[in-house]
Amino acid sequence: MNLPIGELARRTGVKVPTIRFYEQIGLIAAPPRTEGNQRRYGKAEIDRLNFIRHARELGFEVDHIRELLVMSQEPQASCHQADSIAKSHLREVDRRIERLQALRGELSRMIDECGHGRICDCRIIEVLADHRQCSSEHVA
Amino acid sequence: MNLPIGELARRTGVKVPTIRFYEQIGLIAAPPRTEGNQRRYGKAEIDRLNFIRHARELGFEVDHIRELLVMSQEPQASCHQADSIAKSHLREVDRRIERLQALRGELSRMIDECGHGRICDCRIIEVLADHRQCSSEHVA
DNA sequence: GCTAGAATCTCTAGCCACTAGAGGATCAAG
DNA sequence: CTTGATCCTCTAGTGGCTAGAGATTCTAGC
Repeated sequence: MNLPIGELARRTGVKVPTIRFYEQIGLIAAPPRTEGNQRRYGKAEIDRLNFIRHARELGFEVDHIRELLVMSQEPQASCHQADSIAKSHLREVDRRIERLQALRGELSRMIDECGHGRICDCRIIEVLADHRQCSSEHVA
Repeated sequence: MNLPIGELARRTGVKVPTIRFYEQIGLIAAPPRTEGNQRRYGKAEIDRLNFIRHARELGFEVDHIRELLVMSQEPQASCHQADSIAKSHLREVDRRIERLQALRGELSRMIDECGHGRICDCRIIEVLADHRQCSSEHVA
């Protein structure tokens, strides 16, 4: 267990520059270096990076991950805070789904109504423009 | 019709700095100025900004909006391209909804299973950590 | 004409979470 | 001892804005 950064990346699915970035923003600690100044990691970093990756995949923000990481280090503390972070994130996800679904509806209505003819008859452009007329004066 | 930027902002719901930003990236043209170097807008800019705002609200990227704007200026052209932009955007929205719903499922499962006890029993932390044990050795 | 305050101007920098690339050093295998 | 993969630091870019400094201009009332 004295992994160079590339090996850590391979084992955690977090890219090399991202690992260095996480070190820079203090999400992971600066590891020991070789004589030639290269980073070497141990088992703890694999766990920590996996934790971070999972949380990121679930859409948690870095600041929330920071808190979750602190908590995970205090196994005897109450998990109330973790619960509340997760719940507020769930609400946020719900809001996003709702907005995307409304948007989806509008988009697909637009597309359905498009007659595949000229721009001036196109519902897509029309919806975006809100009020746009297709006067026959422009017709060749 | 010789609107200062603030009035244009009020009428379109696009914020003043955002209007200047759109000018900078070439989404709208640089308008004429007063002697004192202040921007003055006409009706066309209201329409164009409304178009842009609607498209942004529907989640279209600026580059796509650029194309849609060009199309909207050519009323006799085929709307095939607008259709395909909208359709690919719809697919993208569908993908996002799908991902968010999977994520939502995982999150709410996590939260449901949280016993609201100690961190070491907490499903939330556990799921993130993937493999973490709550050994009684740590218990006070 | 004068003044006050709102609105405008330009410019730089910051947000989030990375990603890309330059230019050079180090490592491991043969 | 060489080769080629990996590593290093540093800067800058992504998208779509947003914030703030510090200066100027506009407009309404007197």
